[in-house]
Amino acid sequence: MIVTLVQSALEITTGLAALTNLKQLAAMLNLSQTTVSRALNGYPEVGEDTRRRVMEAALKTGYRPNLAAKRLATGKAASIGLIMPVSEGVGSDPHFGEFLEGLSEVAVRHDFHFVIAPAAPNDEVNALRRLVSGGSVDAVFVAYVKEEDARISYLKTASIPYLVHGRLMGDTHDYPFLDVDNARAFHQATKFLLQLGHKRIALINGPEEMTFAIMRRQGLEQALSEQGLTLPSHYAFSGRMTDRVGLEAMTRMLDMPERPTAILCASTALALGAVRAINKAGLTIGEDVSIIAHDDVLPFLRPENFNVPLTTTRSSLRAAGVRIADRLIARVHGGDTFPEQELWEVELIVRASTGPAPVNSK
Amino acid sequence: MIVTLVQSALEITTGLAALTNLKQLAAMLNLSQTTVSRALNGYPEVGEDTRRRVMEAALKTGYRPNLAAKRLATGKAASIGLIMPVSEGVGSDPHFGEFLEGLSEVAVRHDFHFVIAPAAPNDEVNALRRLVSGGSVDAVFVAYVKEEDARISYLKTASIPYLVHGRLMGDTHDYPFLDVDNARAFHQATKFLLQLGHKRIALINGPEEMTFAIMRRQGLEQALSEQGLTLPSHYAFSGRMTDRVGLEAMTRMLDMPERPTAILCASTALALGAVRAINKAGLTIGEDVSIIAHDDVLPFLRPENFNVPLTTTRSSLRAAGVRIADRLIARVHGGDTFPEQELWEVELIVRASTGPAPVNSK
DNA sequence: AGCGTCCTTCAAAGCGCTTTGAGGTAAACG
DNA sequence: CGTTTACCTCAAAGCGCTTTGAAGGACGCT
Repeated sequence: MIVTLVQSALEITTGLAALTNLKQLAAMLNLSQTTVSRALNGYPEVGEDTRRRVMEAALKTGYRPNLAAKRLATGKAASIGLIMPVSEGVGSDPHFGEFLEGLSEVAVRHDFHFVIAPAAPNDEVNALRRLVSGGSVDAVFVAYVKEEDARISYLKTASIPYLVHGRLMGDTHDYPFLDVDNARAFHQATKFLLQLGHKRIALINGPEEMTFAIMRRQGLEQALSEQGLTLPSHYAFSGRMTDRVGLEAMTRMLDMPERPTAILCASTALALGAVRAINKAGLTIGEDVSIIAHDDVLPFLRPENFNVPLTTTRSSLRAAGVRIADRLIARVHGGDTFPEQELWEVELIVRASTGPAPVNSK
Repeated sequence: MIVTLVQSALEITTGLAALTNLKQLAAMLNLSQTTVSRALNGYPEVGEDTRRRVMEAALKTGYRPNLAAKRLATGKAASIGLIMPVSEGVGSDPHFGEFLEGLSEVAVRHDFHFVIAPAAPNDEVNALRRLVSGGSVDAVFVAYVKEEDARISYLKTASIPYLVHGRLMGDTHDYPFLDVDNARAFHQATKFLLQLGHKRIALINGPEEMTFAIMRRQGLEQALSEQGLTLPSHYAFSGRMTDRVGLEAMTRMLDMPERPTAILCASTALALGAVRAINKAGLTIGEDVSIIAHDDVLPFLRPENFNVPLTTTRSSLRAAGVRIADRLIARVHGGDTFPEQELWEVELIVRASTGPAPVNSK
């Protein structure tokens, strides 16, 4: 009943009934489904005039192929799958959004879409399995790599193109990935602070089950140890990359009898909180306390817009998204000429939030 | 070749070849596809022991049904479609992420996933058309409603469950929507400022092709006109809801010979920029300049964490996402008992960023 | 024994598309 | 005039699943 109403509504506007499938289109044109399909998909064995006729009719009737059927027949679906981590009650992660934006920028050009399967943290592998063997995606990628990540071992056995954003610990990698040299980034940043005379350097890190966080910490510790220093445990915080975590960590540290003179933050979101704590304590950033943050180039947490512009290690998450989509789509199309593994260098950008270590600090 | 390798790898770990389809499973169990399908999907006409056998085998072999095939056969796919606006080179929108997070929270419980079609602004209707008639989604929703939104008129004719987040201008609505009473929110906020004695009230709005922005402006203007006041055009800014836009607008206004004493911001992101401009000018928020922002409850732009906690009109975007997913999924499952149209009230939460109008301001 | 009933299972059709293998026609060739 | 060559078109099979309509078997009843 409803269908009828809808159809007639369409008839009124277009002068034609809405065509729901190939068969109808073929019937209407007095052609076989084969020919119509071929005409539509640009195969050469169709006469030019026939093709034109078909194309026109398709346009006129607003015919659009059923993707599920297409998928079933060809095994391809012009879609990339990804798992979206969902923790009940926890706010959205701006890093995820920014990354997705990068992916989309490429996807839209290739007419790819995404199938996003939300999954609870403990169910990610299963969700991935379902996604992959469900057969509605041509490729997948995983991000937020953890130590001993079961998703990667699964993907190695699954016969679907995939790409890892980030990587496992260690030096040998037998899977395709794109990562940022996190260890090097924080190593450099720390070295820079050491050169400025800082000795008490603290870390506000991301969640330390993630390899990127571990690597950042290692970079920091490595640089410290080169000067015979270490990272005391009360100078090491880790947690979700939100301003609140940054605020709390920094507040705690400022209350310490020997507070740090320099802080490394794993994200500008963390830095936002840290900066607030420092301001609230009446201290001056870049003088009393220096701060360096890793900058994923989130659009509204620009380090240059902070009251005191932030020294950062920069690597655009969006750019990574673009690259990953490029590689993945190329793989799907069969013409993959990209290297399997990429490690991006990070830029250290010095702004006003870093200065020489204060001569005598609490 | 590759397939073989993969299969044998799986055989090693599971002791069984990976089963790719129902047919194989059925063959292995010496049952018909019918019976296996029914056992798996919980139909009553299957013997208890048979069902157990089937279930076990499915588990053991890691069989997972092909979603495309299922979709083709049933017309259902446990998925919600949405269009993601993508403008080349523009950063990600945290509002989108937060909303998606709300959707996901519900989706994950119902084993729904999303099909996200990225689309350029001028191609949204087409993308939506493809998405809908592509047949890989059970329901769609649209957000960021514009005046004369072609997507809505299209959806009215398409026979697929849908829901609009936001709504068109005007009072008559023949489509299901969920909206926040934006006009009322800004009306209230303005009234509050007027009661505090403010006369020069400015607006930093979202993009004014969006109806939510128009409605907010109208709410403001309405309240002003009730006191015989108007909104001068040099007090009205609009643009993407980023801190940069807020910063620039506010900077401009502070340079005016008669600067506003109170500002309404359409988002805490805009407010972030505005606050920076005010601070930079050495003025005090809540004294020299009052500020009220609309708060979508973005996790790291919490108004209470601003240096001067922000007075806001609050309405959680995430909660809207949850509700929309609930309604949409219920619709798909056929048991929709929700009202067609919902208008949510907004809370005005007074914090420290608003105070009496300064006696004499520049 | 014969019959109806219930329980369990099945073969086959169909969802909308692609693709294979074959056929049919007209032009070009010997 | 028969045959090759191109060119265009088609019928039918198949992708992996659900679902209809029918049937086989066990059981209890008269």
